[in-house]
Amino acid sequence: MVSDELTVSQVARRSGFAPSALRFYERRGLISADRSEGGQRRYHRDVLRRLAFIAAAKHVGLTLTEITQALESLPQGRTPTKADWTRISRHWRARLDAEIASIEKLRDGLDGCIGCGCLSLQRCRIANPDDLAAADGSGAAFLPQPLHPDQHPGR
Amino acid sequence: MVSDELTVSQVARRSGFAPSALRFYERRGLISADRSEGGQRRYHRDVLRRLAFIAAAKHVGLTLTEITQALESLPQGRTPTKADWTRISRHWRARLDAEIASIEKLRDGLDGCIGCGCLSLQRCRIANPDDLAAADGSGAAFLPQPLHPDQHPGR
DNA sequence: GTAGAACTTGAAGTTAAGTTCAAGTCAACC
DNA sequence: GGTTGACTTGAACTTAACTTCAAGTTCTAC
Repeated sequence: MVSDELTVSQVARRSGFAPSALRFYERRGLISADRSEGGQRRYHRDVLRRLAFIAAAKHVGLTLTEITQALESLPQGRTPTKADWTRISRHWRARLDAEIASIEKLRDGLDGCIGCGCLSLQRCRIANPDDLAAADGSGAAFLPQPLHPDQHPGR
Repeated sequence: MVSDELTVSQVARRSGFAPSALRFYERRGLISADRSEGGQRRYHRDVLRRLAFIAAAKHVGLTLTEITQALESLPQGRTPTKADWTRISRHWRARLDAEIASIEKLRDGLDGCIGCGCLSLQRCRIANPDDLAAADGSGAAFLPQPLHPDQHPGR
């Protein structure tokens, strides 16, 4: 086999992704592969770069959908340039900053609650959406937003 | 109906939880309800306190399983005391602090990458687990851990 | 005493990001 | 040329936290 043709298990070992994940990413259009005569996948070395990008993006907390969009937004949908990488990295940084700010706000609200003397659940405003809050239908609306508004249909 | 007996829709409105969520929480043992003659749910006002607690815990990012445990660990499994609330709040605060620290670490790593001159995906160590890394099977192992190692079986 | 809103149940569906499985095919080496 | 390990596919399963649905019952107000 030509050294530029990597098998599934080789890519899996070098990228850290499970073979099943690689097939899944292929179905999702994140990566691609040629085929051998017998129909087995043969990856170009390039795929390792893409997978590295995907790994980094996942660490930052992007969803596969977002990663797909980021990859599709690249010049020819191909190897990112230095400018691309800089731009994307800065975007990620902003995201992380926003996330930190959000959690800090929540933490500070909790701190206020701990220190404010209303430690009883009966009176604490963070814990107890009482009748005043309920009267206008706001319920626990004064609470900070969830850390990670997830995509589950419910919530 | 006695004013202490709340219907599903009343609790839903005052707590901010959907009726389906209330039934779900009941199945999970987080809340409970009496029944009317005809078999309909009649909640005690106490449930609003519990739901407020649940809402706050969810905002902090606890899973329902963790919330269940927190509620079960209470004195008689009943109304939390001032000491309970203080202890639990502090625990939450520590959690938030840890989460912030984790994201900051990731952000700082990303910053180093942006500034370090290896902005090409071909050379950047964050983006490209190259052959050196691959040789020992570490792949992208030097990357920070995911922000929120979720419970999905895969990953 | 009846219309209509609110309620009941269990089962199945949803989303993300994969994994696991079964049954069969390919590749490589001796 | 045969054995063994690597690979193929599609379908079904996983987890969390609910929602949606269908088909039927209860409550309340007029």
